[in-house]
Amino acid sequence: MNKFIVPFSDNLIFVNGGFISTVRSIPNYLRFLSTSSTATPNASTALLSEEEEAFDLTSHVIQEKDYLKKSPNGGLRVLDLIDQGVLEPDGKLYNQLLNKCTQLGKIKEGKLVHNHFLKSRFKHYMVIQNTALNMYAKCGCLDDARQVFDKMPVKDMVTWTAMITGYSQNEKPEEALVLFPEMLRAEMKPNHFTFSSLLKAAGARTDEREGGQIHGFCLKYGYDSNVYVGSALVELYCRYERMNEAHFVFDGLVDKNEVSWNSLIAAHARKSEGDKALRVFQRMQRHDFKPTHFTYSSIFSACASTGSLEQGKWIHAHMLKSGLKLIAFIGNTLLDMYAKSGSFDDAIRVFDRLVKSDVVSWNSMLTAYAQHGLGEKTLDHFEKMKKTGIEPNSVTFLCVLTACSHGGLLDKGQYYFELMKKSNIEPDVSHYVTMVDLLGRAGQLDRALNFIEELPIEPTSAIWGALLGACRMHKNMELGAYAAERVFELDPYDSGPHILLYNIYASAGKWNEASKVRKFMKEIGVKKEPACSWVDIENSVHMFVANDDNHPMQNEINKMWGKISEKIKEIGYVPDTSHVLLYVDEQEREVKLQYHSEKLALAFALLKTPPGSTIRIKKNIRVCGDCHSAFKYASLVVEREIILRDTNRFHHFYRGSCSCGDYW
DNA sequence: TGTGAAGGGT
Repeated sequence: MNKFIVPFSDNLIFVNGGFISTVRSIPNYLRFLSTSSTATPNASTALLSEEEEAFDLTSHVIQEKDYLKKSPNGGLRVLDLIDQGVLEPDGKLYNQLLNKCTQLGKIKEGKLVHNHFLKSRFKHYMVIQNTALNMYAKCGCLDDARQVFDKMPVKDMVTWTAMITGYSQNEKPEEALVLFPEMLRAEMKPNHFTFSSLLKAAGARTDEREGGQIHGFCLKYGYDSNVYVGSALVELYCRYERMNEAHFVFDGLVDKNEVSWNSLIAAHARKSEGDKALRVFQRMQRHDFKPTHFTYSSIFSACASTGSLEQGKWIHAHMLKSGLKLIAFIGNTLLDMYAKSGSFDDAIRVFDRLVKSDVVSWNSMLTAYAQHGLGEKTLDHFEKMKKTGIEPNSVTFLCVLTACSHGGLLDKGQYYFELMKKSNIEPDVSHYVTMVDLLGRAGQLDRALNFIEELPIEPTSAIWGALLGACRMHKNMELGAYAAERVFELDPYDSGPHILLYNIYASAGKWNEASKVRKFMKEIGVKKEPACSWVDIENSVHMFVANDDNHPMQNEINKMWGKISEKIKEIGYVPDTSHVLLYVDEQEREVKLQYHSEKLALAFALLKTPPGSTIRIKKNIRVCGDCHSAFKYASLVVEREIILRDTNRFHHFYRGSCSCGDYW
C-alpha cells in the first residue's frame, strides 16, 4: 500500500503514492487547476419543507424577546419595530434573523434584513457580515456572497472558509480551489472547516493532483484525523474511484462516523458493486454504527443496479425494524430497486406507503409502469400526478413518452409531446430520441425521418440510432443504411449500430453487404458485445453466454432445454430460424437457437428453483424473437411466471403470453 | 454571534 508523504514546506506539494510535483510559489499552484468543472449536488435543505410552511421571523424572535409577543404580524415586522424605536436591536438579533432566513431559504426577506443591517450602527461587525455572506452562499446567491466578501475590509478565517464553502456547495469547485492559495497569501490559517470544503471541491474535478495537494495540506496542518476532514478524504478518493485509497484512508481513521461509512457504501453503489456495498454495510453494523437514510438509499440503489432482489428485501426488512420512516429520500430508491428487479407489485406497495412523495417518486413509478409495458396505466398515473399538484418536470414527460413508445400509443405520444412544449418544458435530446422511437416503432419511418430533419438541433448519433433500430424492426434496408451512415459519421465506435445494420442485411439474406459491415467493424476495431443472461439463485449470480458450453452443469442444462423444447413444440412452438443471422444451413440454425443465453439461463433456473416459483432472468441486449416465443410457450408448460429484464424493458411471461403484447 | 463531510429517477 502506498504511503502518504507529509510536506513540511509550502514549496512542496505531495500526493498519495509519492512525489508528484514541486511548486515553488503559491501562484504556481494555480497552474494545476484546470478549467473544466463538474457538478456536485447540494441537498442541504432537503428536509426543511414542513418548517418552511411555518415561516415567521417574528415568532422566532418572540421566543427570546417577551415584548414582541404583542406583535402578531410575522415576517419583517421585527424590522418595522426597530425603525419605530420599539425594539432596540443588537448584533445578536441581526444574526438570528439572518440565520433564520438561511435555514428556511428565504432569500428575499434575508436581503431586507441585510440591507437594514447595513444601515445600522452594527454594519462594521465582522461576525454579522460573515453571517450575511453565509446566508447568500447557502441560498445559492454566489454573486451577492462574493460582493459581501469583496467589500469586507477585514476578513477572518471564517470569512474565507464561508466563501470557499459557498463555491464548493454550489457547483463552483474551481472558484473554491482558486481561493485557497489567496487565503494562504492573506496569512489565514485554514482549519478543519476549510479542508472539508476544499476536499469536496477537489472531488468534483477530474484532475486528481488537486485533491492530492489538498490532502497534503490537511496532513501538514494536522487536520487529517478530524472526523469531518477524514470523511471528506474518504469521499474524495471515492469520487476519483480509487477505492483502494478510499479504504486505506477509511481504515486509518481513528474517528469514524456514519458519514465516513456512508461515503464508502455510496461509492460502491455508484460503481454497481452491490456485493462490496453490502459487505461494508454489514461491517458498519458490526462496529455498532446505525444505518441512516443515506445508508439505505445507497444500499437499495446498489441492489437495484445488480438486481439483487433477495438481499434488497432483507435490507428492507432491516430498515422497517430500525423504525426509519419511508420518506422519498429512501423510498424512491427502494421503489426503483423493486421495479428494476421485476417485483412490480412491491414497487406499487412502496409508492402507496410513502410518507411523503415528491416528483422523483412519481417519475420512478411512471418509469416502472412504462418499463413493464403498461402504457395506459402510465398515462393514468400521470393524470393522477397532475391532480395532486406535483409539477411534472422534463423527466416526467420522458417517462410518459417512453410509455407511449413501448405501448404503441402513437397519437397519445404526440399529444403529450405537444403538451410538454405548452407546459414550457423544453425538449432535450432524450425526448427527441424517444419521439423518433415512437414514430419508428409504429412503422411511421418517413414521418420519423421528417421529424429528424425538422429538429431545431443538430441530430445526434442517438437520434439516428433510434431510426436505425426502427428500420431493423420494420426491415427497411434502404433507410436503415442511410441512418447507419449518419450514426457512423457521428460515433463510429459504438458496436450497437453496426450490429443493427448487419442484422438488417443478414435478415434480408444480403450476405455480401452483411459481410462488408463485419469487415468495416474489424478495420476500425469495433467488437460485438457477446450476448449474455444472468439468473440470481440462492444469492449468487449465474451468467450464461450464447453458445458457451463451459458450465459445470452443461449436460443437465442441455437435457432440460431438450425436454422443454419437445413439450413446447407439441403445443405449437416453431423455431424461428430467421433470428440466426449467420450464413449457415437450416439445421445448424436451429442448433444455434437453442444455445441462446436466455434459454440456457431458463433451463438452469428450472433445475435449481422449486416448482411454481417465479424465475427472474436479466439480459444485456434485447430478447430475440424466437426466445420470446419460446418463453411464452415455456411459461405455459412449466407453469411458472418468467420475468425477463432486457436492456429496454421487462417481459412478464405468464400462462402462454407476455405482458408486452408482442410489441417491444 | 459566524464556517464542514454522505443519497435518488429516464
